[in-house]
Amino acid sequence: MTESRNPENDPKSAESRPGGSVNFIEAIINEDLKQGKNNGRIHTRFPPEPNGYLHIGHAKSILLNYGLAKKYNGKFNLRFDDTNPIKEEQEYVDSILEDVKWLGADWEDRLFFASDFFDQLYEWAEKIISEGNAYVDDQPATVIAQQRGTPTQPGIESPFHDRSVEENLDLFRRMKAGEFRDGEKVLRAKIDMSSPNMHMRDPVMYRILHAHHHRTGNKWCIYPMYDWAHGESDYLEGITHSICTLEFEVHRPLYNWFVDQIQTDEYRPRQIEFARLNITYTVMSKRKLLELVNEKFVEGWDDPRMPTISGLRRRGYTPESLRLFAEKVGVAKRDNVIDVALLEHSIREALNRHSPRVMAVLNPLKVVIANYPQQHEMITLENNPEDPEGGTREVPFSGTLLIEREDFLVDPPKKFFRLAPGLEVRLKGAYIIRCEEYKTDDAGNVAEVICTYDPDSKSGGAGSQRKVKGTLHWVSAPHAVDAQVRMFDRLFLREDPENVPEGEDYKKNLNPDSLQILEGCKVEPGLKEAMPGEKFQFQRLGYFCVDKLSTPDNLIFNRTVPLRDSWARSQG
RNA sequence: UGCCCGAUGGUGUAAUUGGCAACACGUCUGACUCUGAAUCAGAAGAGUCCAGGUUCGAUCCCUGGUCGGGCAACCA
Repeated sequence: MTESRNPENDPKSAESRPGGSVNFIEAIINEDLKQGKNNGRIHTRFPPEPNGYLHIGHAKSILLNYGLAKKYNGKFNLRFDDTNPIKEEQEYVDSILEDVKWLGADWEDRLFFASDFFDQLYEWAEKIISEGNAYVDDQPATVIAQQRGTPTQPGIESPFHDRSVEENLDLFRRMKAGEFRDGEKVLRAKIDMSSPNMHMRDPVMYRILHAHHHRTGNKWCIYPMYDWAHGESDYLEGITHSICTLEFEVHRPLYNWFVDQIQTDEYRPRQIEFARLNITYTVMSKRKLLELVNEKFVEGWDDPRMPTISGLRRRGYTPESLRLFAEKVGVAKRDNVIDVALLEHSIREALNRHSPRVMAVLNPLKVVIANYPQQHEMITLENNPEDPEGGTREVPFSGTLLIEREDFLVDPPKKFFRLAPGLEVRLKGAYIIRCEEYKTDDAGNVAEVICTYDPDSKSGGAGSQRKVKGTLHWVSAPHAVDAQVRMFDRLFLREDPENVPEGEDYKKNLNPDSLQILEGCKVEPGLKEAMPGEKFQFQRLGYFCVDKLSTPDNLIFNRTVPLRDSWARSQG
């Protein structure tokens, strides 16, 4: 069984989609290959703008682009689209590099920046001007916007539309030389002001920005616009399939127009658009995520409640889990909203096979075993029943234990397979105990449960065959180690947090209880040495990982995801 | 009133020379279980947005609608 769980030969892995079907992008690539385009070369890229942290939607794109390159024996580039120095920062470059690497997408030696191509872009711009296909416009942005018309009305040509090539060249060179102030002039492509496609109405190619660029410093005071820089960067890198999201669909004619201006041989990059990822109970726009960070609704970009890659990593998600998720989600052009349960299923699937099982009690209740004679003994426990090579460990057992508070009920409902007066349960890996009586404190809360144990029932022992309905996790009170445990819930109360009445804000849907910090949790002693990032299954509770702020003297665990719990579900 | 996309169970995705709809998640049963997990077995749930047309036959092709999304930064 365990062999077939290996992702490589697991027939259920999305690697083998039903019927060997391909998504629409693969269909396009297959067709391109059949037609012999680009000498059969496949080359993709991921082109983030370094103006924020990457989120799981980007992860889908990265995995898609990298996966395609792998599948077709092609190459994958990482390119920063850094054409707007005002919004872009080195911090974001660093985080993106870390995230892409962590996901396992390997760009080898092909890390690029659009700013690497500024000189070439400038040269091409002069060429386009020389050919009469671009001009310098002296009008302010507001006027240009006005002249652009609306989707239903054609635009009108700028009074500077027909400047001579010589004058355009001169002005453009002086723009570059820094003779003008920000916004004083722009370079525009000369296409068609009456095009039904707004993007073809003489789009801006360069604007003047006397700003410091995170890479080129003060070398430039004119910066290329996205449309102008993007396709040309693809061209320079030899990208064959330039995959982006749906909102760029209307940009494609412009992408092609720009490529037309500089293409010199058969090779040509092709833009393909797919629908971005959306997930229930979360928001997925950089702007909104930035807002949550800036306005302190979360503790930072890597807050475990954030759908950012760094947040998911800190939460305990693994690259494999995200890969599984991306495969299940698929690729298409229709708008979609993925049930967050699919994400949770993916991380459980990944963690179930890899994470060692340990015992931890989140909300301790004292259990005294009245007839237990010894001080303590060591119990041998399996580290991972899913992994035959997982090995075993020793855990102390004593006459004073701690169990989960919710595992004891004075007056249990039917089918409650846990502890209650007169009932028996097995302590995982140890003995069967029976609840004889319990004590309450002044407030009437249960303070202590008194049990007796059956010495013959020890796991693995001769009399261990006896069956009881329930099995509880536990820790030995004198040996247990303290820990803080952070429980995360969905960040938003609504499945569709952005769906709000006119004038209201999505932040109104924030879940006030998305973070619950539990102090005084007790974990088995071996966990004291757990290192940040380590992942465990706390038996019967869920998957947890050691937070980056955790130390041996101040253990902090993050709950990645709870185990499925059909009992809880049946109880409503 | 323009242009561009899209529409298949609750949610995603598939059905690739047109042959009465498959897989995953979720849901519900049951088995097994020293994790009420995992695993295993099974069930319910769509007749493919609508109307025409082509065809022996349409999720697939054509026409016309309807609904949803996108497009008017010197953002990407």
